Amino acid sequence: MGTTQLESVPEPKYWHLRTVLSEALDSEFSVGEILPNERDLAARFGVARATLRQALEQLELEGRLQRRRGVGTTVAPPRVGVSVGTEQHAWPGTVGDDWQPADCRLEAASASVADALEIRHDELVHTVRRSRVTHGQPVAAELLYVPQSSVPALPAIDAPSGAARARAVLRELQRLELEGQDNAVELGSARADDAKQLDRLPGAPVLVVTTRFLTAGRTAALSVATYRADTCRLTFGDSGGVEIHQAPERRAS
Amino acid sequence: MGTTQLESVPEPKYWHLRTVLSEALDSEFSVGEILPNERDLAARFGVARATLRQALEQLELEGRLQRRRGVGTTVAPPRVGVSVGTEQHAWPGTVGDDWQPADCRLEAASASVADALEIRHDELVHTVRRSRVTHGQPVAAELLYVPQSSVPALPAIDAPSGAARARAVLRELQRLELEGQDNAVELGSARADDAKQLDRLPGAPVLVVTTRFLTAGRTAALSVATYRADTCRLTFGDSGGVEIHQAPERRAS
DNA sequence: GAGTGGTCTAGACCACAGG
DNA sequence: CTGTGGTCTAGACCACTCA
Repeated sequence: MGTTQLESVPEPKYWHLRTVLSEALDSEFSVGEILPNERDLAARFGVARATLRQALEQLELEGRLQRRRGVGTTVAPPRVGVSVGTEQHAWPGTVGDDWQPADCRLEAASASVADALEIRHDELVHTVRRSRVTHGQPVAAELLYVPQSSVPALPAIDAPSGAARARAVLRELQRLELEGQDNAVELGSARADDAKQLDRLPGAPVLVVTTRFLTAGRTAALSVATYRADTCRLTFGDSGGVEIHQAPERRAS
Repeated sequence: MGTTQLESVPEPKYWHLRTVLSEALDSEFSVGEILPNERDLAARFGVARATLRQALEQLELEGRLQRRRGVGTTVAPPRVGVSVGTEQHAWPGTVGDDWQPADCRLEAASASVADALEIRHDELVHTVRRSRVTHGQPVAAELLYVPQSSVPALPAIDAPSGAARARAVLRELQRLELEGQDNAVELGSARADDAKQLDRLPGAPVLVVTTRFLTAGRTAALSVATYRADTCRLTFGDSGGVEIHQAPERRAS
């Protein structure tokens, strides 16, 4: 990071700074390396700390940097590709997936969940919490909604709640014939509980994957999975498991 | 938006403010309505304008608000669902898709594009620019990379560049047999040119969809499509065109 | 020209990690 | 304890839209 001056240009300082830093990351830093702290960097480029932070935020959003309070700013490794919906005709909880059931509660559906499941707004749904871990890092938190009517044979007091109960619900689900599923992806911000599970601050950008599991013309279950947007690249493999290996396209200006 | 005071809580002010505003949006505002300006809102909640803006940024990221310089802040309509990869065994440019070819140039591939296409780094590729319009709004900008070797029969001087040339490349591509494709989705920020095409500022959050088109064991084309993250929900329909109609799950804390 | 959101500054204090 | 990033303030000026 040779230069110390920012020439006067019509484009915003933070954006220009982002570009300069991005190039410096490519050429002068390696993965895991720690950057100078924000106050030093701001002074070095002759800008206010807030302006520098705006540039760093961009780079963090793009998965180039990782910032941790009390520690520092480090160069992030390339995003990990996590496959979504590849197990296309498989229920959640099928052996071999890397989801880990954490909890299960039986509660009333929220309005939007009830709509998606096409059930009455007061019907109870099993709400299974799972988390997905890849390469030792938590990448996603999921809420899986299973209406009582989808698993009528579930033993009543097998276990009142907890991971064991979650596994029982998933087991029951697999007895149904899965006809299809549809996925949607959108940008969101982490709720406080998801954020904790993902080791991020509340409001961190996440990719929300909503999956409906269809069976016999109705929606048997609804999954809302929250992926860390900074570290994840979601892959939808439609071509028999071919994997993309190279780094993602750089989005630099 | 009745209250004027923010009680002291352990959570950040901007986050609490986001929640308060989000609830106000649900109950007291309708789509398209204009909010009070930022200076007034900040005063009303007793915070600095920067803090208020942090809350507004969150809500804009979540697709709840739309801000336009010189105009104001309005309540955004629900995100539009745009299907991606539903035309699963179809080449880009097939009749019926809502992409509009804009330009085509023949240039050397960048390193990452060449890697994805598995070609030499100095091979020339046709670079087709297209834009996608839904409901009258631009939702995506795409760069489609087609190596010369994928369309060897392309008439040499059909048209040197421009939309006509783009259509010619797409036409040639459709003569190949498409074996499959794989998609990846990740978060990015809009480059200056994409931003202009999408009617956003540089750095705006976008969902980057990377698609490889496979034929006879090799990658015949690569598409990098940039969707507005604030207004779009990407749908991956694997279930025969069933559509999700209800509003997305609210990500409120 | 008046009013909006977008950028930027120079400070302050807080929450957290680590020695 | 020190050092880090996270939050917050109270200003200023700029770029843009629209009447």
